[in-house]
Amino acid sequence: MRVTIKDVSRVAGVSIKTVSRVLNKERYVRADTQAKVEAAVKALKFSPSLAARSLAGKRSFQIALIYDNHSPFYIHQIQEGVWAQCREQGVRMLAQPADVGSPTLAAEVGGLIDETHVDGIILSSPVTDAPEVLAELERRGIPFVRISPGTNHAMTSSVFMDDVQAADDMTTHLINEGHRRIGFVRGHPNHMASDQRLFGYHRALDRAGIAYEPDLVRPGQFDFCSGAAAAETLLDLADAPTAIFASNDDMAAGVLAVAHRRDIAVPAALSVAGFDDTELASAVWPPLTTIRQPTRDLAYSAAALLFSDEGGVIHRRLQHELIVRGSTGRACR
Amino acid sequence: MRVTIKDVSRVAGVSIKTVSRVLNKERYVRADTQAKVEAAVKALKFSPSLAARSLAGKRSFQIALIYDNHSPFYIHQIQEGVWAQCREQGVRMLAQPADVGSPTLAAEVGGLIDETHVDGIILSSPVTDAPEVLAELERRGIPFVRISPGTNHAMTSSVFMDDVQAADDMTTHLINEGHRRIGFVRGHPNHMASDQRLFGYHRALDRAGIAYEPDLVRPGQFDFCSGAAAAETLLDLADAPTAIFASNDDMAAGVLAVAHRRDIAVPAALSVAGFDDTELASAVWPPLTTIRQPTRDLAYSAAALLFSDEGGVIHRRLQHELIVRGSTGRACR
DNA sequence: GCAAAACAGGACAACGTTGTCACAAACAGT
DNA sequence: ACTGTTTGTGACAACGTTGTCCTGTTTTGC
Repeated sequence: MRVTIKDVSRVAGVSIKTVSRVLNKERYVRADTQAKVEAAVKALKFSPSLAARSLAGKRSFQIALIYDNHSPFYIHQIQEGVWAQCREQGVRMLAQPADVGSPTLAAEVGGLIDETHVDGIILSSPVTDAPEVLAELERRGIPFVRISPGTNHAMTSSVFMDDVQAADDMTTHLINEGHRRIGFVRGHPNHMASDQRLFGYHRALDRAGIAYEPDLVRPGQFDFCSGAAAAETLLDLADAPTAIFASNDDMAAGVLAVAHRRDIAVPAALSVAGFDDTELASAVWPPLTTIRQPTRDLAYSAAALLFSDEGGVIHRRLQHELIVRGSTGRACR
Repeated sequence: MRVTIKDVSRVAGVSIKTVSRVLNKERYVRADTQAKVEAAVKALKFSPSLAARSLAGKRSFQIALIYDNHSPFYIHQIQEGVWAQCREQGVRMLAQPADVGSPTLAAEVGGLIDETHVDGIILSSPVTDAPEVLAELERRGIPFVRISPGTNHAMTSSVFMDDVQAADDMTTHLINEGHRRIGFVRGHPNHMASDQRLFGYHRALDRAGIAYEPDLVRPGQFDFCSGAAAAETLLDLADAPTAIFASNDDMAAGVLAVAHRRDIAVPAALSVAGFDDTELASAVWPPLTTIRQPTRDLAYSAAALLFSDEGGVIHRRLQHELIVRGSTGRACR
């Protein structure tokens, strides 16, 4: 029924081992032999069985992407980047949503590896910083790369951007626009980036000689609702901020909605800034001033790192960019 | 190194075949034998190799989800639904983005099947209606289920909602609010749902005795920008519509943005309606009146159908719901 | 009580590849 | 010309499961 390597070898008039050599680009195959095999492969439309390759060989031609992130925009970009790299490498991508809070997470990851023999794993924040998962992966010695990890980890490669500097940039931008009272909405506590962005905000204030006011900093969950809730309390303050910097676009959209509801003009009476530059940032009104996080490229590079055989640990930093759109402007008071 | 079925059989004091029987819940295993095996599996933390199972047996314990959809919200929900079902069934999910326009698509799908021996395939719109893909799948006799297909296809199962009725419901809602000139933004021409939604719009107008005006219907691509562009031309009309119904939320967000830019109050001067009820619908201001499409449930049911062994073709319709939010109101003129 | 059927479990081949080894031919260095 | 290395190819075992067939042991039906 199915076309196997034997059929190819018969048509090409060589042994199955030689076909295997061509398939895997091994050395020691004469050019004309290789051509014969390739012709046979094409004629028969042969695709080697991953199951058999994986069982017999050392590679499985599959990698897994593990994520626990509730911003559809974000994970969409991550998936796209990883997948693009996989496609180039001729490798399949297993999508593996996870729950960082779950006590069985490490076991599930272990099971995944045992079952599928994946060649490597891409970890996306916040799974990047789940100690049990990292321990499990290291115990097994499986290659993995972390996207935007919050913690340093000398032993494994990672790709990331400078969240501290980016938040600093944005805060500085607002300060330059004349804002002195700048509200801040924190990200989800599970994400290390949340702390880093807060730190960047803090650092920029310090440098400008503006006192840090705890009242102006509100918790958030990286989702629309928590952004709206934070905005409500911030705007209820006797001395309300003239600008609100939310740690991601979803929450910034929440802030915008509250401003609209209260008939506060943006940016005339209130500037609003986001973070990530997801599609959402351009889909709301006014379009959000935000930080372009090179999410897709981060994912693409992460996968590239996984496949690169230059051994050793590589940490690659990608550049962010401040995107100024209509949601921010000069301070009014 | 790795734990295999042999290790389990040794610990449990039975043959490997018996372990296999327990793993696959086959008949003819005594309760005490089964208990012994299960204890051994647990003690050794054994996970069977998918590669070996797939090679030796008839199942691969993997399915593929093929999609070509550029709304991150939509595919996020689809993935989540399929994945939830997979998890229940102990099956892995291969994510396979595709490009409906590509001439090699059918070959790629064929290669995927040959390589991975997936047990089944979930097709999400618009791949559901790519004839070459359907032909390829049928030629191979691999089970597949289509989510929201646009064309009827007696031979394969599908899950869907009634796009015509839903669009009719929305249009009727707008008519009931006093609107007579209702703009419509079509969806991406590749998606059959686009035609169906247009048809529902048309049907509702007819029933209400309102003339269909081609000028009020504009093309769109299911993305923010095309929604905005359509809004521009609609609002430029000498006799501009008092309501605009966009075929999805992304485009409705584009319409909203244009209205804001032109200082047209929503819904006081213009009502805006979307379709899908993605997270975006609640993230914009004012929140969108829209149709709740049970996307996640559609995906979950599709996967369930794939695994259900009640042979035969099943078509399952899920209910939509009209969600009235702040973006629509009484007509002003 | 006895045959037939149902139950329980094992031995071994098979799945489709890659890894290892063996071997022959071509080439290089003396 | 003689050795040693590099190149090119094939035979065969191995990977870790399930499918098929076989052999016993119970249970069932008369």
